[in-house]
Amino acid sequence: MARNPFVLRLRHCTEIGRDDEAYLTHMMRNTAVVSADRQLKVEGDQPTHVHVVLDGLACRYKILPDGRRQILAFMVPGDPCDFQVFLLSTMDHSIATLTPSTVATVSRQDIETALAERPSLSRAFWFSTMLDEAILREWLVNVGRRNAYERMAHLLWELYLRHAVVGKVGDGAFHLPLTQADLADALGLSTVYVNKTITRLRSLGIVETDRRQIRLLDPAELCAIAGFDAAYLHLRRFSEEAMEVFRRRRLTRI
Amino acid sequence: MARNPFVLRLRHCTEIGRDDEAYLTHMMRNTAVVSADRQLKVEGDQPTHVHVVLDGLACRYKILPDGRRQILAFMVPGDPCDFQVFLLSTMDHSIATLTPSTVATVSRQDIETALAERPSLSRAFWFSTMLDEAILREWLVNVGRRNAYERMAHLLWELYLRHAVVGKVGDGAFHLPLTQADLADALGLSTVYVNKTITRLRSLGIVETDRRQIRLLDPAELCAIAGFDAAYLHLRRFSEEAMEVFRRRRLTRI
DNA sequence: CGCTGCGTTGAGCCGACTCAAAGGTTGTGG
DNA sequence: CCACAACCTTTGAGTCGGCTCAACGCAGCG
Repeated sequence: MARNPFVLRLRHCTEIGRDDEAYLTHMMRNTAVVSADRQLKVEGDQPTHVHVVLDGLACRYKILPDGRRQILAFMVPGDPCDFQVFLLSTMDHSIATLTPSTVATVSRQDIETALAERPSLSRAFWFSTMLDEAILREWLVNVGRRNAYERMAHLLWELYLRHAVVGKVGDGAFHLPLTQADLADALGLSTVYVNKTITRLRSLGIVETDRRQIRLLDPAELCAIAGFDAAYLHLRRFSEEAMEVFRRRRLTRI
Repeated sequence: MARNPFVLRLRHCTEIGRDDEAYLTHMMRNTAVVSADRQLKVEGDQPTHVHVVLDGLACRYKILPDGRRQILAFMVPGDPCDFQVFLLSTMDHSIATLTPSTVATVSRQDIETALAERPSLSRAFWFSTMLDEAILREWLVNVGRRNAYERMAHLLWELYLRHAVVGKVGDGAFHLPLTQADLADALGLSTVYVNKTITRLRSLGIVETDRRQIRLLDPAELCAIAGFDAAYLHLRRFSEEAMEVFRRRRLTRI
């Protein structure tokens, strides 16, 4: 079992051979520990490097002139931040860490070498950006057409599955060190209302929060509230634990 | 001046030489006229072809089990529908025409040949999907953090610029045969409220609608309402007309 | 031990929604 | 070419989900 979360993540997309893995590991030799709320890329930048989150949590976001913020994506361990760097020369959004994180910095040159010399990696990288886009589409549905309660449930399920993919869940719980303001900006809600929504989920015994951990006490119910359909994550295989929840859900419904 | 809108669109992204153009024209020899409200791809499909809208209007959308619909993108003339077909084997959303359209159907094989043999086209295709993603991000900001009035203004400005890129505007006006229900589903609003928002824009003399045409009477004001920043469209050059509006806007503000 | 940021709760408000019904437009078939 | 049907737009009334403002509690940290 590979320890590198980036490899784990890509393995859910496509085949990554042993030599590809070695190549990736080498590519990401250059890692750094970054504190929370540190900007990795700023809107308007002309970036020269790609970052990969190995541990911690980062986000992609835009800020309007009057300060309103919309979070566009969360980057969990294993997620590359910005392959798009290669074609869109200036950043149209910013990227920042939300918690202390370990981040690998990969030079443009290294990526280009990989693209040129390793078709399997090239394929994996593109798959990865397509997946980002698929998640973004689901977020637009979430914010555009679901109410606060459904939105929250949907986001929690998504984050649960994405953590499961890289082996970062245990007994329905995972580490989620977001503030309620962060959740609000991801869901297009106000912080006050996020609080009320979470309080409701808690009082119904559906989730439990305990110092930066979140536990899904009734995953099937949460899944039902969200109207969650995992197809958009394009997972080739679920973690056993997530599978179990889906099975239970089906039984509940029939 | 190329007549193929796909070529015009790609030229705003990257260099397209004369032989590339010939190649693209050949690639899109297979065109069809499709009536309105025809599904080109359905969620769950395993598609084998890529479509390019040459004329008319199509959209990408998802429908929730209870019928709520979110439009994820409009495809104006020159827009490819789904290069992602190549990596995500099953569709996680649907694609349909909104008006009678001319659509080119390109086989997977043709695209793969282009990718393998023509690095410049390969680059252009990827740029194109990155641009889709950039627009999607801006839509998420729109729906998540702008009110109805701002949202509408922003969408109209975007559509105006995208039509300008392929030479489909004249005197501030362009053809926009959307129903108010379509606009509502793109903006995360109800049809009734879309109507009230448009009525307001009209009564303030900012836009004018006349049988499927929309004219920006006060583009500078519309731009200001939207808080529009065109960076996300990654245009290398604006159409002269759009440029003019930006110039005027700057003058207005200082 | 005090400061600062985060979470929680309540009151009141308003933007956007739903329901409902009356005009307009468009397209189609006789 | 007209008549009808289907769909789209417009308008009003009433409601509610989610917002803002404000205050307080709590925890972590210097």
